[in-house]
Amino acid sequence: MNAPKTARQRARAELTKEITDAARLRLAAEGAAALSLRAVARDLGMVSSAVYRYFASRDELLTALLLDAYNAVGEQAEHADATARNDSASPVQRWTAVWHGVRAWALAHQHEFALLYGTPVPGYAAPADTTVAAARMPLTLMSIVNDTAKSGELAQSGGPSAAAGLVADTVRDTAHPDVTAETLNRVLMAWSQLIGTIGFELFGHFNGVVTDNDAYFTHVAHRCALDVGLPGSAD
Amino acid sequence: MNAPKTARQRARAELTKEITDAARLRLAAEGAAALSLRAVARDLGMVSSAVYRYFASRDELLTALLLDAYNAVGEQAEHADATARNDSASPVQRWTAVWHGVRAWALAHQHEFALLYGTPVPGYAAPADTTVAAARMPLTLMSIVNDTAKSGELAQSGGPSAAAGLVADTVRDTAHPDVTAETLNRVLMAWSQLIGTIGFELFGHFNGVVTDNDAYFTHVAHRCALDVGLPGSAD
DNA sequence: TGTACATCAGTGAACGCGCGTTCACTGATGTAC
DNA sequence: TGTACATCAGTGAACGCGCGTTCACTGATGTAC
Repeated sequence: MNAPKTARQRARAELTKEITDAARLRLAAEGAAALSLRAVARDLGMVSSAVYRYFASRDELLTALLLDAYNAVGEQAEHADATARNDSASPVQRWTAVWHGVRAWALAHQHEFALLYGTPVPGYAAPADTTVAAARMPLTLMSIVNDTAKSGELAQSGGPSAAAGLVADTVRDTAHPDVTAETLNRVLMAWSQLIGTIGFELFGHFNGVVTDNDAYFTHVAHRCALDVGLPGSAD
Repeated sequence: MNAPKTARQRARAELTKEITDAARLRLAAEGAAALSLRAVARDLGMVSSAVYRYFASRDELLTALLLDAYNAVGEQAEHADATARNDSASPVQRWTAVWHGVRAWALAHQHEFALLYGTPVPGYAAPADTTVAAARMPLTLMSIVNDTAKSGELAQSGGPSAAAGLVADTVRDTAHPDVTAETLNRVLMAWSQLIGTIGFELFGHFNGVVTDNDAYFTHVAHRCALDVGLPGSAD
């Protein structure tokens, strides 16, 4: 099943890829709302009805792009972390490496970022099986916290502590036992802070507010690492 | 200029309002992407070309809605704060009151929230004069911090301190002199955390992750208040 | 190895839809003398 | 107060566009005997 046998099967796999690639280009150029099957078909020099041999509807094509994009950010996050670990980086360094990896991806794929984290496409409901792909990025952040907890270096956050039941059990189960409910809460906050900060930058809310987006983002990444309890230089 | 004289002027003002109201309903029902001049005209029982007597284009109508929506959140935030102040609430209580006010507005006006903070409408560029309206909500948060600084109760955040130049001077100028660069940075982080948290809830990213959105939000609001340096009960 | 049939990819035309915007028009409202 | 002209609101038809999706078709590829 991994290696298609017949020429037909090979051609089908290739064309499916060509279609999603062309669709991704359209998406990058004009955004998800403007993505049309007809435009994609035109770009490939085929007739619009031919695309229906490969995708049953526009929504199915969108789903493919959505999945690809989630996996792309996830991979970027995992790769950034792996590289940092190879350099035997500190937890804070791993954390900021992932943050910068995600932001770099977002800046390079603005419309894909918007597809994932912006306004949901009207009339389109993402199927449930996208959640696995969607989870890769936040799970990378979680793994850094888990590793730190394992080595006993995780700082406990002061102040109010989150109630235990706030977070779903399936999420709780991804955390090391030493990770408190409040730390888990902090990881969630950091996750939405990461996406929220990038979103504000891309969607223009920081125009005239933040003068240096690079420096601001770096600072926020660092702050969140400390808030979560990762040990690191005080500066 | 405040009171239109002629019947024509009165009718014009009324119809302009009726059009934006109808458009707001459409927006609420179907989202900004699906908002069309023709649909709005239909809802009002007028012919589509008649709308052009009031708005020069679809974009102009969108701008009106955008401005209204920014002012609506801003008002909600200011109102929530004013009520809290009347009850002589603590800074933390004022802060969380504003947060809940903004979230309540967002839950009641999901598509308007998406219009403001979600993916920018393709091909549409918001005019510069929306920034005043857009600033009302974050400035309400800022005012709580300023009041606290004025009374000398603002806690200084530990850890790394933000560079002074990260934030635009126009923003810096809205802060009390005692507010440090790092606190200002924390306010910005809280602002994007507020919107990011609501966005994650509305756009479904917390599905299967956060079990109780109310409680989670309340906790995040509280946490951010403390992170910013507002004095409050440790729990 | 060769033939007969089934499967599938791609074509081209068509259906039906809704959109933004323009334009020449009618008729009512407002204004100047 | 009354008349003559200018302004403006709303009409209805039209232009030109692009979209998603369906359908009957041709011709090539694959399969079974």
